[in-house]
Amino acid sequence: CAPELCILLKMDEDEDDADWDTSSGSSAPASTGGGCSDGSRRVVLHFDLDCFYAQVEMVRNPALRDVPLGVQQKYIVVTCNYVAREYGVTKLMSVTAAKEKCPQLVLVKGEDLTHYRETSYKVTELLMSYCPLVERLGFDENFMDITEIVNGKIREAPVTDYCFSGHVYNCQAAGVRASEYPRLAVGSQIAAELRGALHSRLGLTSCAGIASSKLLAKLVSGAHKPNQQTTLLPKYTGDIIGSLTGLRQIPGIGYRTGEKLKALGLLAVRDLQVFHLAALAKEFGEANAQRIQNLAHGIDESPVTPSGPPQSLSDEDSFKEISTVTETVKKLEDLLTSLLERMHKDGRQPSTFRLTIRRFSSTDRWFSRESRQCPIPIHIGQKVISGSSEALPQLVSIGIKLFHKLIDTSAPFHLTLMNVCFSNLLSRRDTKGSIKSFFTAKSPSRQDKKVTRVSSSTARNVFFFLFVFIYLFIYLFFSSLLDEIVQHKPSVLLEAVPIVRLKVVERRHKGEMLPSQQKKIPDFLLPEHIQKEIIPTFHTAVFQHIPPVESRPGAMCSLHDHPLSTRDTEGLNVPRPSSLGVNAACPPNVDPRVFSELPPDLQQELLSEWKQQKPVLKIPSKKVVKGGSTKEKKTTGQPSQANNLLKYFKPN
DNA sequence: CAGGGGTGAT
DNA sequence: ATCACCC
Ligand SMILES: Nc1ccn([C@H]2C[C@H](O)[C@@H](COP(=O)(O)OP(=O)(O)OP(=O)(O)O)O2)c(=O)n1
Ligand SMILES: [Mn+2]
Ligand SMILES: [Mn+2]
Repeated sequence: CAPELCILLKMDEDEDDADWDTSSGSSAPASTGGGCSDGSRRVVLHFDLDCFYAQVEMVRNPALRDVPLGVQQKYIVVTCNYVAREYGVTKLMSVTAAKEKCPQLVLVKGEDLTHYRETSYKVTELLMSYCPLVERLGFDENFMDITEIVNGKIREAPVTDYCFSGHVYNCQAAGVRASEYPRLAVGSQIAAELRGALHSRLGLTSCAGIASSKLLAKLVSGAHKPNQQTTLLPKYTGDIIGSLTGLRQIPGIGYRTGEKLKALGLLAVRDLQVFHLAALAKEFGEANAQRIQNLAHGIDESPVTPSGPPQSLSDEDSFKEISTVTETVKKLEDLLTSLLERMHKDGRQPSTFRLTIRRFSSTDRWFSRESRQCPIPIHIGQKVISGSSEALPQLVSIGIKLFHKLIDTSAPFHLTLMNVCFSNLLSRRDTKGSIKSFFTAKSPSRQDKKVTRVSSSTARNVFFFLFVFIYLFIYLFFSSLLDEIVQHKPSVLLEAVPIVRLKVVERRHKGEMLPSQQKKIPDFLLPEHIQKEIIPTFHTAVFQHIPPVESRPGAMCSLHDHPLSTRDTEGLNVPRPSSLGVNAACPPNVDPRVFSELPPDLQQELLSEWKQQKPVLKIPSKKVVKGGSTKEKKTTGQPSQANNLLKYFKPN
């Protein structure tokens, strides 16, 4: 095993987080550290807003505070406030059933998610202002890994007198020996502080769970329901897992898995805990079997993964019936108008467009959706950014083509849903990028992560094989799709998987255009090309796995010093740990600690690469904005702050 | 298997 | 492109 591989692999591993397992005899992973009572575990927070959509409506209209309130989407009550819940109204109840339970129920329409989405990002942003390691789940939940913050606090300001804020699972709050769990106790104080901030700054109440993993934090956050928080001590892991009344209550076990497990005769959590792993693996595969059985034991090592800005924006509408092309086009226009507005405000450039439909069929084989997607030509994507009014008709036109790929309009059709989605969202860095951007000190943007993942967890000598394998897989199963992509304009290739993108970027740099009739995938399989690619991607992997210092759990800022602070929107991308007294020749765009561990030949490569790129970086990109007069019909409002990676996390 | 969203794996 | 998961 090459040294550099060991480094990278090590960083891929999670911290030891083996949770206390009360159950007997099963092949749970061995607990790693063994010894210490509190020391090596993570401290993870989970926040969940109370009756989220209803609460947003109550903030907008305080008169709704004291009445039973439901939020209605079409004919279902998607959620309701706690006044309504006392009448027996539940989430996802039909309007008629809800009105039966509570005739005075006040309903507000909630099909438009704008206000909920905006509030949602304000919450995430406020949490991130305290600690950037925040992962969103849906619109109303956030995980936060505060391990390093807690460790730092205890190190700097050791206290003899720890105590918990809020509930402690299975315990009388007062009587807990908090000093035995200093890290969880501190975690509960932080959770309380953050919930207080959410309330004072945004007027929102929430629940929180404090535990050593995402799974347990999430499970325990619901132990005391509105506007409260609960800490789970390790010794009660078995209890909270045991309190679950069905496998479906385990996050990660959904409808399908639940049904498959039922077919295997498994109903209770205990059944899954003790089921023969090999038998489980037959249904779910080795890795998945282990994962869900671990969940049943309360073991979850998955890291808190910062969410960043969304990967896709979509808009949809359901309806009784659309059966004419005219109606279809009108609906397409409406959806796209709204989506384009959101995309424009986002500022990134969409490079993929997808149209999804649902067809009517009575007593459906539980209705599935069908979709077609295509790349968005660059010139149209740019009009979306600039807000040109030309974007709408051109995308409608593309949408109609996709529609015809889905529906044979010479026969009758009956739609009940349409969805439009922009994905493959390119930030400025991604669009301006040439091959040079791969060597920048900035951590790779999410667009490029797939490539770095592969290369980082794989030895170089294995990479060739893997690459060929991946290519063959893509080619065999998606060849028709890729053929279609290649048929179109060359720019179209930008929408493909990052592996493809890297290739294309290089080609365009060299000024080579792809012959449009080139139906086969270009010479991807040629060893020379592959070898050329391995080196750069390997380098980016080195950067990738050294998180920017500001985004590591330890880095924090005081809530009270900078509440809702106006952070540099690029702040998260400025890595650079201060020098740790290592190799003097370390290039400034590489973490010195990593650099010093690399084998000499790789150090050489990085150094020479840096020297070559340095002058090049000074040269402004030749982004000649064609003369004065473009024939833009009209660009709306703000020039869409394109470069802001985190406009989603700004105050207001 | 309801509404209107999101994520990642295959 | 679909499936499975989450809210
Ligand atoms: N299938 C679902 C589940 C949830 N939501 C929306 C409505 C909820 O308001 C919000 C948050 O979901 P929760 O499950 O957290 O429910 P609430 O926040 O409404 O209530 P609670 O106080 O129980 O958390 O997500 C939705 O639209 N469709
Ligand atoms: Mn929730
Ligand atoms: Mn909630």
